[in-house]
This record gives sequence, structure tokens and C-alpha cells, in this order.
Amino acid sequence: MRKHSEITIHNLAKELKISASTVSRALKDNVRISEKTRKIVQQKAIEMGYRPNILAANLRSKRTMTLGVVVPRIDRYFFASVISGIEDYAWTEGFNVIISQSNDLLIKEANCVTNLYNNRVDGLIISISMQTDEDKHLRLFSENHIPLLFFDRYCSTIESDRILVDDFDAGYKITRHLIDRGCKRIAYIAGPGMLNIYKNRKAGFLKALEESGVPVVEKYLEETGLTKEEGRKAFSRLMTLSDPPDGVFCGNDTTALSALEYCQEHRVRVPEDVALVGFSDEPYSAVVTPSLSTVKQPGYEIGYLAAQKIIHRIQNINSDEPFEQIELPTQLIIRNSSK
Amino acid sequence: MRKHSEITIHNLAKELKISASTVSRALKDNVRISEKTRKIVQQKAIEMGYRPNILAANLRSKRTMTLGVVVPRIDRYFFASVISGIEDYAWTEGFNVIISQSNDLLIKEANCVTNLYNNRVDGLIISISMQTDEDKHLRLFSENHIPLLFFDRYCSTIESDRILVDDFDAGYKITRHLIDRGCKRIAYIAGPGMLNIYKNRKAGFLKALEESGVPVVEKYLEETGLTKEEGRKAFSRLMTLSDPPDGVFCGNDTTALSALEYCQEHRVRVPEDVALVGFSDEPYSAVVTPSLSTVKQPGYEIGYLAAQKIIHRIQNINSDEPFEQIELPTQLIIRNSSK
DNA sequence: ATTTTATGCGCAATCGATTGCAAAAATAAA
DNA sequence: TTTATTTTTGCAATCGATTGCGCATAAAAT
Repeated sequence: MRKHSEITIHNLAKELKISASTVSRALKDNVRISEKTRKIVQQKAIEMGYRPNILAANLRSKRTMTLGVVVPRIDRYFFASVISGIEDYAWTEGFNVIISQSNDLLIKEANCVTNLYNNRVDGLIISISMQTDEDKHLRLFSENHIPLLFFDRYCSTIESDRILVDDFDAGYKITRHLIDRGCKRIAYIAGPGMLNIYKNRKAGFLKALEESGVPVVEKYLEETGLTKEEGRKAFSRLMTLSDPPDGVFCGNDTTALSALEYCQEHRVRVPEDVALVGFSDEPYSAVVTPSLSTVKQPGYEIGYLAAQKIIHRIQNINSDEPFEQIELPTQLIIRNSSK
Repeated sequence: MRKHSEITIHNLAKELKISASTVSRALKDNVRISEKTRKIVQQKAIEMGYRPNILAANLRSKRTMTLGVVVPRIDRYFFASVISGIEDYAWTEGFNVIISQSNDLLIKEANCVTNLYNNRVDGLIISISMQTDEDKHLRLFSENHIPLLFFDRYCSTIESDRILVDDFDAGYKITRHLIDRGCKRIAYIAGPGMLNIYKNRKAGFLKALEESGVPVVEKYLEETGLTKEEGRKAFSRLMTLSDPPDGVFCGNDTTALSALEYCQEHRVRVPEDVALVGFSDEPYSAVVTPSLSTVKQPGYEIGYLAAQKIIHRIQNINSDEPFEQIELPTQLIIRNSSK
């Protein structure tokens, strides 16, 4: 609560012996107010330390100039960089950004989304949780025609803008690379097949195998939550097979790193005995030994573009531009773990 | 803009042929409303899909249930984890969190702070930019008695709560460690001396040297912006001295990493020729080769505590509890770069 | 001098929820 | 049945900025 009583346009008006409407207009450089009055009002506003009450303006105008963002976790580099991109663009347009994290839990996600809805954010940018298999909470936005944009992980039952990376292509490129370097027994540690990104990566993976006539071996396919622990377990299962893989496509860098650690402990040579490729290009991936091959996703650009797109929608709310699905290219970075 | 016309308490009231006040009270379980009416109203509210307009409530109550957060960069792990902690606690108390980044620029910081002020956030949590050498923008909060809390980097000219890590102790511990392992020529790549955290680390550094009778050599003291490039340059200067240091305390892990890279390229052995210690425990520090000694700062805990503290202040705005400066302990993690 | 056209400004309603005060209704007491 | 008491509800103002409409006054045209 402000101790100093707020200075409002009414205070200014009284002080200047004019009406509040005139003050309001003068402050917004409305053409219907004379140059002279405008100057006087603006001068007085500065003098008295006037600060517009955005709440009141928002109530009246039914806009909040605020974007809601929901990500699984803020402290994962990919998401942090997406947010950074969102925030940077939003700022240039005068939008604020409210952040929430779902912790990859459906229920928390639903709560966050509902909360943001109730807070009247002008748009929602979201990457859904690993658990999300229903869309009721998201319909709150789509059905009320409040701009909604998915990035990376999306919900296919909801029509909306999406900014994705080309996961199919990425999966394909990775697998192709492993094949090209001579791997014969290629394994894949996947994330939850429920999420499109993992479905697509797997499809790319399978396509590459098929194309090269490499057989798909069921026991080389693991599905996990892509945590460090689960990754470790899955990789350990693979390596204790009688014919362990000589190339592993890990669903993210976290699992790839845990695989690397496993190899160091068990004196498995990387990439000689087994080649490893991760996904995301975490900050550590370039600097571990051996450095980790991976796929770089342009997080900052995704965020920047997402903010641009959604703010454009907000500002042209009544145009009926069709929804757009943008797929940004990924970059396969070949490092020592698969050289 | 919502397409469906909003459902307000007035709509509900009309529908139920009672007054809006009664509806308002019924929805908030006010004791002055009979059990019967309350049930009816709440039932109808659900039925009609009523969603309270938080803007209106905020305008009236002069609270926004929102915390503002300003950090130099969101995509730095330390800050991301602090934000994660803030968001987690804030959420349990029903607070939203608006994030802005200053990009370590004073002018952007001032803009962000002013914007958050105008948006009537109930409190501000900030870690100031490297450039910040004035406090006018921050006085907006402190002088209007809106809770303000610094973490990590603070502004000493402003009275307020602070959550810090014990930088003096950390600097001392690091230096002590280098001395104990036998380093004779110890260098320090510092951050801007304007910021207290760097001042304090340096004080700890000097204290340790003095205590052990190790002479302070001016040419071993570098001051930089702690970026990768500047760190590289500073380290290179140090290593091309006729008597290069055999132990370097780097202001953060970024510079430590660039030092490591320099060493690899110039065949300088770490830690045999020069021992390195960083600061922050970035995610990569544990996994580079050699793994990087560093100081772990409890980011998540700092954020969580900061949110607790500031929300407590917000909820007890009129109590006159004195400002508190909390210093959390750091943990020296000795890894291979200085073993 | 009179009519037309601009220009500058104010009135009052609006956005939706909250709340002090008073009135009405229901219940208890006399 | 009447009065006192308690419970329940409504009126109307408030939070602060915005805006459609209309009234003045001034300037331009006739």
C-alpha cells in the first residue's frame, strides 16, 4: 500500500482547475487538447510526480499489456533462454511477462493457466508439461479467443499458433550421422511418446534407419522421463545387453551426460565403443570430456519469435489470419562423443 | 479482448434477483450472508462460468498480489534458480511474479523498475546491474514504502532487506584453500569493484593472504566485467608475466572456464602449473575436464527465502520490523582444477 | 452582423469488485 | 401482540483512467 496518497488525474485537475478528462487527454497527447493546456498539464504532472495507475486504465480498456508464460522449469537452460527472448521482445512493445512453472505436473500447469486467465493476461505462451494429456485448461484461452501460442511441446488437439523446432528432421539427422560414422546397432532413449516432440524425433530416427536398411531392434528402444536417474538406468540396461549398442541417441543432454558418466565409470570408450548424441546443447555439452554431440535448438530465437507472433495477434485481435505452425531449423553439432 | 461478454457479479445478481453486494459477499464466504444464499450464488457462479475480474478487485483493494523481479539475465543459471525459488514460494501464497532483465545495463534496469512501480507490484526483488551506481529508480520503492529486497548484488545506499551470500567468507575460503595446497603466487580476476559482492570477495581474498603472510602482488589483481572474453584476456595477461601465478581465483565460473580453455590450448597443466577456482557452481563446472573447483551459492534457497521475506513484509506492511540482512553460507567445492 | 465551422473543454457514464452504513426481514423476548 | 434483537440484504460511493457526446467559445465564411 502506498503511504503517500496517490496522485491521480483528479488531483491534477483540481490543482489546475480543469477537468479530469482534459488532464487525461492532455497526458496522452490527444489532438483535441490545445498545445498550451497540454504543456501545462504535462509540466504539472511531472512536478507533482504523477504516475498513471495502470490498473485503472487496464480495467477500463480491458487489456493488461501482459503476457503469461508457462514452462516446465525456469532453471533449464533451454526454457530460460526462451524466456529471455520473450522478455526482450515483449519489453520493446511495452508488455510485461508473468512467468509460471508447471514442474512438469499437469495439475500445477492447469492451476497456472487458470490463474493467468483470471489475471486477464492478453496472451499465453506455453510449453506443456510431460504429463499433459488433456486440454481443458487450455480451452479456457482458445475458446475465449485469447491468443495462445505453444512452443516446443504442444497440444495437438488445440488449434493455435505453434513455434517448434523440426524434431523429425533433428531425429533424422542424428540417426543418419550415427549410421554414417559406422554405427550398426543404434539405440534410442526416448522421452514420453505422448508428447509430439518425442514422437517426431522417433519418427525421424526410424526413417533414417529404414532408409539405410538398418534393422529396428525393439530392445534398443527405451522410453523414459529423461531425468538423470532414468537415463542412467536405461543406458545401463542397454549396455548390459549381450550385444550392446554402438551408437545411442539420447533424448536430451541430461541423459547423454548420465550415459557419459556411466561410460567413464565402466571404462567404456566414447566414441570408440559407443557413440553418444544428446539433444538441446546445454551449456555444459561443449565442455564435458569428451564433448557431447547434440542438436542445438535456438531457444532465444524461439522466445523472441513467439513474443512477436503473439503480440501481433493481440494487436490484431479481430483479423482472421489463420493459425501458423513455424518450424525452426535445428543444428546438428558433432563433437567428440560421436566423431 | 474476451469475445464472450464477461460474466460479472452484476450479471449473477440480476439472474438471481439479488444485489451485487450480496453476490460479492457470498462468493467470498462472508459470514454476513446466510448459508442458503451463499450456496445458491456459488452454484450459479459455477453454472455461468463466472471468473472474478482480478483487475477490478486490485483497483479497489490497491493490491496486485504481484511481485516484480529484476535480474541481470534470466538465462544465467544462478538467476534462473533464484527465480525458480521465488516463483515456487510466491505461488503457494497466491502471488504472481513479473520478471524483467536489465541485461546489466543501468538504463534498462531503471526502466524496468519504473515500469514495475507503475504496474503497482506489491514488492520488488532485485539484483542490481553491474553498472548500477545510482539509486534514484530504487528510491521510488523505498521512499514510498513498498517492500524492496535485494539479493546477491545490492545497493548499499538504500535501507532494505537483503539476502546475500557470505562473499567475504567465500573469498577467504577459496584463497585459504589455494594457499593450503601450496600456491605461492595467487592471482585474482575480480568483477567490478563497485559492487559489494566483489568488494567483499576481494576483502576475503586479501585477508587470507595477509593472514598467511603471502604478499599481495598488484600485478596479480585484475578487474574485469567477468565475461568470457574479458576473462580470457585477463588470464592471458597473467599467464604471460615473467612469473605467472600458480593459483588463480576467478570471479565466476565463466572466466574460470575461459582460463581452462586457455590452458588447454597453451598446454598449461591444471592444477599442476596453475590451480583454478571459479565462483557460482554453474551446471557445467562439475563436468568439465578437469572439473572446476568453485563456490556453490544456494540460488533456489535464496529465491525461496527472498519471496518468503518480502511477502511477509507485504502482509505486515504496517509493522515496523527492522530491515534484515541475511547472509547464507556458501560451500567451497574442491574439484580437480585445484586438487 | 449573422451563420457556419473548428476548436477546446467538461459532464457523466463506464470498467467490475468491494464495503460502510442503513434498511429490511427474521427471530427472540417481553 | 408489541418491542427488542439479531441476521440478512441492498444502496451507493469508491478505486482511477477513459471516452462518447454535447456545450461553449473562437475563428472563418457569408
